[in-house]
Amino acid sequence: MDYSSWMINTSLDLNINPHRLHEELPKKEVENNFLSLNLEVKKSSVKQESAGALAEELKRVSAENKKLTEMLTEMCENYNTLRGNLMEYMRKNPDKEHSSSKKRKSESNNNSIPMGVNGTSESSSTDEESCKKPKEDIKTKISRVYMRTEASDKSLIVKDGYQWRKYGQKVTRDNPSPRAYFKCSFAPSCPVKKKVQRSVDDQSVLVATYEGEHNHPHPSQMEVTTGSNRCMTLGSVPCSASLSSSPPTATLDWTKSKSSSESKNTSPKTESPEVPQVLVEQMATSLTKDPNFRAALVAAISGKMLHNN
DNA sequence: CGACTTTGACCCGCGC
DNA sequence: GCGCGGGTCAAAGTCG
Ligand SMILES: [Zn+2]
Repeated sequence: MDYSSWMINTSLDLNINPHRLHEELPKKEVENNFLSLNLEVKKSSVKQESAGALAEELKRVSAENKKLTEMLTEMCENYNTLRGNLMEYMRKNPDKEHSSSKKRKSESNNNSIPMGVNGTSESSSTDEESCKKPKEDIKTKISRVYMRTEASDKSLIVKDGYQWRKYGQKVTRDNPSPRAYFKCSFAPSCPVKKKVQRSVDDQSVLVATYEGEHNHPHPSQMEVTTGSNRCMTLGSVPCSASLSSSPPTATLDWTKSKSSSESKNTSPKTESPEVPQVLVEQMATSLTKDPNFRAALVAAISGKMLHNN
């Protein structure tokens, strides 16, 4: 509950400012407040030496930042893989201790995700609504997905990797934004449908409701399966994870799937900021809103840093 | 020309 | 039965 009191508010907002007014500032990687204390101490030196020291510190900070970025990415990949495995496991033996009966309560408190990234970070909460009615077998897995999108104000999103055909749009009561109905059109016999509507309070949150399971492989991204790829189920999707308290949620972002996810910066300066910076920004912003994951991340990072030093 | 979007009509369950 | 609200159909339009 009161995580904010004891939470070590370490500099998880690495160089991310919630107000992203300065996206181009070249000193972006400097304001990593991990080592800003050390920087602040030695400001009484002569200018030249200070400049040299600053350059050195900047180099170190950049390396640190890069390391953190890689760690974050790897951790997110691991988390998503683990979550996929868990979902697979829970799907295979559903009779096993379905002790998650105390979920479904805090579904409404964390809907207003306070962050403003122009990317589309998505937060899925695949809950099996199989106990809906005593009707016929409702084996259409209904998974609700909260994806965040600020830029696409007008057109509802369809870009989640699959191929959708819109077949309807209705204005619903108690929500000014319309609801769009999509159907998977990649395979002619794929029964997956999808409803997309903006959230009531947060107009920048799109609530997509997937219904059914695809009976065909994923349309795009079949190019990276040449081995040496350890996240096999996710392909090369840049993703971030945020595990909330009660419902299993994850926020990942696959709208910019194969957009130069590598960009190895061999030079210690200039840091190759654009693409990975944006990704890290999204990931970190979606991560930092969650206390549990934040604590875990803090523990992991501090442990790793101690081990490295 | 084919695939997709748009958009009003239609359908259907539910409450009164 | 009737109105209402949500889901789907399909004719017409649009795009590449
Ligand atoms: Zn499909």
